[in-house]
Amino acid sequence: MESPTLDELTLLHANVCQALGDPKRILILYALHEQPRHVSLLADDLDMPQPTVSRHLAILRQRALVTTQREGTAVIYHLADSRIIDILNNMRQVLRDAIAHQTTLLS
Amino acid sequence: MESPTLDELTLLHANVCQALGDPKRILILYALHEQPRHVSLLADDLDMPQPTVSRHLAILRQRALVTTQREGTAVIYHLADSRIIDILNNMRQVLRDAIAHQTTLLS
DNA sequence: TCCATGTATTCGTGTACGCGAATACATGGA
DNA sequence: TCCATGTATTCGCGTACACGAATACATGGA
Repeated sequence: MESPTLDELTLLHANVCQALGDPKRILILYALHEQPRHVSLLADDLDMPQPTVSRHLAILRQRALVTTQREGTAVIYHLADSRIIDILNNMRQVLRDAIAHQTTLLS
Repeated sequence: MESPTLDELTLLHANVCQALGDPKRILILYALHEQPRHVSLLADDLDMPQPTVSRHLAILRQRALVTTQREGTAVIYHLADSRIIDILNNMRQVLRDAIAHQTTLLS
């Protein structure tokens, strides 16, 4: 097999992963999956300052992980693809298994 | 439903995602899935300096994404869990679909 | 038009990351 | 023990990210 290349898709792939690499953004994605919400409500529900939430949402939107829809002055954010949650859940499961295995080794 | 919390698991989750958020590490993971390898060989195959590969591997090992096995002076690195590749592939597919959808909108 | 609500951006700062180059460390064989 | 091979770490640097606070911008109603 030929040597893998650092192509455009891999760069985008890393960008998306990097966007997931912040705990607050993970919480935001789970929250939006549970229910689309506008920025302030999300900030309230997650107990984060509104500018913080807005910045994180901008990053997620730039990476096409969320979409927006205006509703008056409010902007409703939606999860772009529910498979993202499946992926996150799968990662969590792998992580849990790794932790379980690690503690098994220690016992 | 109660408000999500920034718990330990979410932090670990973000750590793992962050580890995936580098294109070279993604290539390393795919390469190790294809075939476990020792550091220098990996460096040769991926055309990266040995210290660079070693540092990336240290990060992946710390996050429990790869495991090691000594073989003389060499250290063989293995993918810790092949489900990681499934996850990466799923992300790639979501990403491809997003790109396809985007170009559709532009046409 | 003016104001209220909701959202996005800027500024300054501290922290974390990735890199190349050089070097230290570890293992096994002569 | 000394050397060769293979791996990990340190150093210095530049860049990118996240944050709080303050502020600018956008939309719709009075």
